[in-house]
Amino acid sequence: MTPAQLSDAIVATLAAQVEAGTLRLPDGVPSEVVVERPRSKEHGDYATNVALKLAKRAGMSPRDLAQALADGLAATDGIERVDIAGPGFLNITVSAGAQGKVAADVVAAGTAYGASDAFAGERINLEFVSANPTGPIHIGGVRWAAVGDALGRIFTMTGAQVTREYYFNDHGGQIDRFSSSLLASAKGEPIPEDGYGGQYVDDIAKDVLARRPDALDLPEDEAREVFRAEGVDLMFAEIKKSLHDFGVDFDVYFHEDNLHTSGAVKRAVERLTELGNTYEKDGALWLRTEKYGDDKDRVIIKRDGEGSYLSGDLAYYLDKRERGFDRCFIMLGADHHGYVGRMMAMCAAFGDVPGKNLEILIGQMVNLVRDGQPLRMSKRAGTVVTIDDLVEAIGVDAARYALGRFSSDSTIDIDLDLWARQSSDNPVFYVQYAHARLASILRNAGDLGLAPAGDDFDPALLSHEREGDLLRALAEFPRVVAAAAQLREPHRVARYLEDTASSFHKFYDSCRVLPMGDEEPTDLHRARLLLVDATRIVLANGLGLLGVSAPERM
RNA sequence: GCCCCUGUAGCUCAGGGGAUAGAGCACCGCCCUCCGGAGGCGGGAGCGAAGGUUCGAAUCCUUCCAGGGGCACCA
Repeated sequence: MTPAQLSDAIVATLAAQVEAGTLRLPDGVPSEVVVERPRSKEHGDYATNVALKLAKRAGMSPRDLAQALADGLAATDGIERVDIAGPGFLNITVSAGAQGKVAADVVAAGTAYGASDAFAGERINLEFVSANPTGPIHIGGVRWAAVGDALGRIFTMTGAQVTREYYFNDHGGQIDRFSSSLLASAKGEPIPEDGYGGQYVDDIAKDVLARRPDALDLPEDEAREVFRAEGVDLMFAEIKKSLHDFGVDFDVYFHEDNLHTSGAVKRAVERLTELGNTYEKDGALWLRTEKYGDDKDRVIIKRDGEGSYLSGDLAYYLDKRERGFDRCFIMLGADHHGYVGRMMAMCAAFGDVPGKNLEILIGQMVNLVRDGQPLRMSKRAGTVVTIDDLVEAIGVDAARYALGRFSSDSTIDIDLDLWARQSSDNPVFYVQYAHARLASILRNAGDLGLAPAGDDFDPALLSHEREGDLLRALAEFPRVVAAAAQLREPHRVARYLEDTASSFHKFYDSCRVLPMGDEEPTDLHRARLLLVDATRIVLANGLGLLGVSAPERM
């Protein structure tokens, strides 16, 4: 009996009573009701506030409605007891048999356990990282590398068709400054005032020269073009590799240059003009974003005839929509939040629905801390903390978990000393350790020739309080994944894993799994082994959603 | 000036309107004859402030205070 099944049972009870004429619901029977795990054990295994919610509409007192529902529900298979508490909560106690069955369900589903159809049929485009190829990915971009990829995995688990996309910005002034910096470095000249500094610039310049030894003999303009093309190519390859090593691979790398050369910008501008959302002023073409809630209108074609940065975004958005994506996500750092207004206005100007067809997620800043001191970084001084630095300091698993376990809305400090530690202070080790411990029990069972319970599994054997707690935790997993998808909050999965690991340790502490000494194996041993297997699967699936490994041994 | 995020235990953070607000760490006291003690059990301590909506608010609304980040015909 899972919370979802319980919700269905309650809905069915409501429907039956409406059918029988003993209950009137003018707005109809809800399709699902809130079923939660009460904090206190005295309140049963599950509780619902449905009577409190529907009382007014039904024209009954909450407690009367609760009583009517309790009578109906008590007849449901798998429900042991229904109590009415407080203002009208229904506290439901599930029978051990119905509860224990979850273990078998998890094992049967295997790697698919946790999946749902919450986003079935949705085509989702996730654009994230999209760092300019003018340098390595720094710490700001890493947050979304971890969280965006996790969100993609979560959406996939909830039935969506996900495309990960990287907007590769190879057009405009920053690239020009990058190529000038490379050229200067190759010539041994000082980096230009507004250029890029740091070791990587010298490295890339050297690599360009290795590829094109003739570059410095070319006329200045041609040389700069060589450094631009080769430098961007090398930088981009490096970025891709860093991301790949981080466990993040994109389905589409979209080059901004394409938009300008293919006429996509022109087409997008024409579309907006047809819709009456552009006008000319001061020799530039403006988009009426203010009409759609932005602070002010924005230039899309500059006085010099070049498209503005926004023009690329317009064309890119239109392109995604034309490629059939119902939902386009863009994930940005807090320093970009000022774009949200114009991007949403742009979306509306196309006749789309902001917040649905286009969603912009803002992740707050990440600070790295070492020895209690924040690592201050400066791009100019070349003291940039990159994705590779982070991985080198704490490893991919810790990095992804550290970035993934906090709400994107909160600014986070990542303590490199803490996350590098192989101890229980470090949450990722707490969860991975639980997984390794589970794997170890299963290995030991294998050595004993003991297999988890199969078709003969009697769920009612798992009747210990700690077993019930653990089973209820396992039953939560699909809801946690669905909530993480709906709220775009992968950190919920991480927190859930920590709770579940804790439930497991508590279970393990008071429930002996394997036979002691030369004790004869019983059905209880085998039932518990099934529960161990189920728990291991849930932890592995959850870690997988975060892009973190689930080690068999540590 | 305007916009966004945040303010919960000593610290780092969870808490999608529900019952007695949680976890880890830190601190104090316990628990190993056998499955991984990287574990478990117990203890103290908290919702920035004031109003409002609600049967019910850490959660929703308003104002204020504090911290962080933004406000280009740059990309």
